[in-house]
Amino acid sequence: MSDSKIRNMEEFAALSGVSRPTVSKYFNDPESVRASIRTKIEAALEHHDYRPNIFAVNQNRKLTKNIGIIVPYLADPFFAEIARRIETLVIAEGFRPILLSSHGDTNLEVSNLEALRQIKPAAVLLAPLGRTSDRQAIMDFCDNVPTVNFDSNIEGAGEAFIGHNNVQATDVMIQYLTRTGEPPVFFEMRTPPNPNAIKRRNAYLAAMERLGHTPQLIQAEGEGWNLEEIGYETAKRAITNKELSTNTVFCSNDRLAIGFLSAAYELGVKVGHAEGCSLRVAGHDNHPFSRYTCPTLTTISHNYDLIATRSVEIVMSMIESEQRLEERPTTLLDGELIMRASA
Amino acid sequence: MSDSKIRNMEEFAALSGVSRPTVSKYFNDPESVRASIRTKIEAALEHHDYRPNIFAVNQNRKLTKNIGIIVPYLADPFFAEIARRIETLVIAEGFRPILLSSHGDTNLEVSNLEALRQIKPAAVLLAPLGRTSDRQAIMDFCDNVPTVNFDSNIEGAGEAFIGHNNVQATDVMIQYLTRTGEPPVFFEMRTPPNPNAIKRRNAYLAAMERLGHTPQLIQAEGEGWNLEEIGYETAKRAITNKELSTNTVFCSNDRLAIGFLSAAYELGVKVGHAEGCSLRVAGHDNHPFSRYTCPTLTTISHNYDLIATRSVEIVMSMIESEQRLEERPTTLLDGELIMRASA
DNA sequence: TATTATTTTTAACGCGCGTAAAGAAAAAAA
DNA sequence: TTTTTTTCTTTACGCGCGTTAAAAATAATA
Repeated sequence: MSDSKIRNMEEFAALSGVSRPTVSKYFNDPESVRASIRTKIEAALEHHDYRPNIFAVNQNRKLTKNIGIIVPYLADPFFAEIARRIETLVIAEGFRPILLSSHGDTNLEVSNLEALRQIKPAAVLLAPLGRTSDRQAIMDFCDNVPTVNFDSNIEGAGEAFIGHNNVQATDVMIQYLTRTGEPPVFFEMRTPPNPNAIKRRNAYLAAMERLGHTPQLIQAEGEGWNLEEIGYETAKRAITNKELSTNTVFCSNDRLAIGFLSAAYELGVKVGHAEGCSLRVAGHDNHPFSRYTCPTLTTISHNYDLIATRSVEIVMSMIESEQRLEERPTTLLDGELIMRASA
Repeated sequence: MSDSKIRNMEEFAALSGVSRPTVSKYFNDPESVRASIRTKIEAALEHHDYRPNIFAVNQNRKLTKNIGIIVPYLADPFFAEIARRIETLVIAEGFRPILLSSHGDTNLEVSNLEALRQIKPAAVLLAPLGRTSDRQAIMDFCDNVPTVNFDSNIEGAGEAFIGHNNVQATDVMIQYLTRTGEPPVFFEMRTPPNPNAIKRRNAYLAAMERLGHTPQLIQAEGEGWNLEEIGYETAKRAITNKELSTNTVFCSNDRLAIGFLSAAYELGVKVGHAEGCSLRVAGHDNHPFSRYTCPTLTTISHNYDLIATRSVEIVMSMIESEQRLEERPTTLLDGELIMRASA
């Protein structure tokens, strides 16, 4: 590797003995040039460590090789984990992921969209805030940039939606809980940031009715994304005041459940499905930490890998076909019951 | 807001009644043009929604308004939380954060560095993998891009280092544990990915010697970043085989401690400083979830806010002064004892 | 009002690369 | 070998903006 600095493609082309337009062609698609030429260029590359200026390249292309990823809250391990997998897949496809977090803030979400639009990404994977999203801003964005919506469904936004089958998942858990003990109380936020929570609430109510049980909602009052704390405080109150009408609690998501377990532990309430336990607690999401709670959390798994894989698959097919999808296919991934110690 | 699409600065300048170079000047620093001109431009901006093409702008600048942030593993809530704060501060300073995660992978770390170099960032905040980093690649990078190294110290890399005072923090915890009960066993990985762990091990050994106690290291064998699992497995073995020489365990970090608590719970070992508990467990980092473990985790807090604030402060001063620092100032932030239920 | 200092306009070049057209060269087919 | 097809080279323009130098306009000062 010679240390001679190459300023631009012109210089590099001269060094490799190939014309600049051909070199340009090579960098856009190595297969598009003759093997003999390719060899020359790649030989030169080994000696001179040149790569095209990314800004100049992107300025002259309608679309870049960038793929934007927006998640609502990256400090939530659920989204961190999904983002990690999506990034890995995107890189494997030869694109460059640009990961942005909205940090739970509507304005930041909008400015993330604007930032991405400027970058002219080939496509965007968007997990919106949900209830607090600026719907109009998102729709505008999706008109201009091919987008796949995942996790939180903003009706009509993007070319496709990949999300959880909240109804199926909720049903499975309720079935399991009722078959193994008392029917569950539903533990959630009154105004959850994420629309999945609303779907889960409704699914709970419907399932309980169908099964002939009386539903009970315990609704936490907090706002924002500090879910463990909200779950903890509300659980402490609910347990202390004996608000629970049954000995079984189904939490709208694992982070609330983690807060619940913490409160129960502190109050000396033994949680679990085993003999001698006075309370059963289940969650929803298969949060990365749910495997290590005390007791380990029975929950519904939403396959991280699958949601990432499917989202990227659809994005790639959109990019290849170079056209928008006429319909808006909706993929709802089934959840899987993860039986652990807590319920 | 008229919907007339503006193609470039030329058109926008014409519409606002100001010359293009002056408009260019305005976008680089609004204060640099006369108030009357500024008013004209801003009036036009309200009607026409134009912003300079980011690629064209960056092509012609030596340095962009981008600030790179690289963390070793974004799915770790510790780094997610720090990244979140750094991003917020960077945005407040009027820069654009570019967050990249190395996902625990040496090659990805190197290609993240290369990606950032292409983007000509004003500066970079780098939390390296540590032991598995490609030291040479990092040093090369730091020669070309003004970088601040944080969390894991790569000796000589970057213009400054901001990290934890592992010695102080470890000492404080050992003092606390020995004053309130038996001296601790140290629970860690044999080959930890992060160099802080080595510092903590050595600090433990030194402190124990100084205090006249016999040290004991319980070393987990795993590799990688799945720390809870590694902690869980090793703790299960250690407890079952009665390997612990005292009733107190000091974990090298909170994620190992979370695994440890999970194992202890499963084995029916009561953890806590209270009457009737047979084991005390302490951690290190004040992980976002340590507040919700069962029992809540006694740990050493490393102030997230401070590490983010200091790192960004130094980066900003580097950018403003437009010169590299002659020394390499090292800031070690003291940890603070967080007394909770586990020890 | 005249003078000086500051800012803006005009005109023009450059950044590094995408891309198009026409002719030359190489490879494939006849 | 000749003809056809494919690929490459040469030449040249354009992308949108940063930046500079000289001339013009404006503001501040005397």
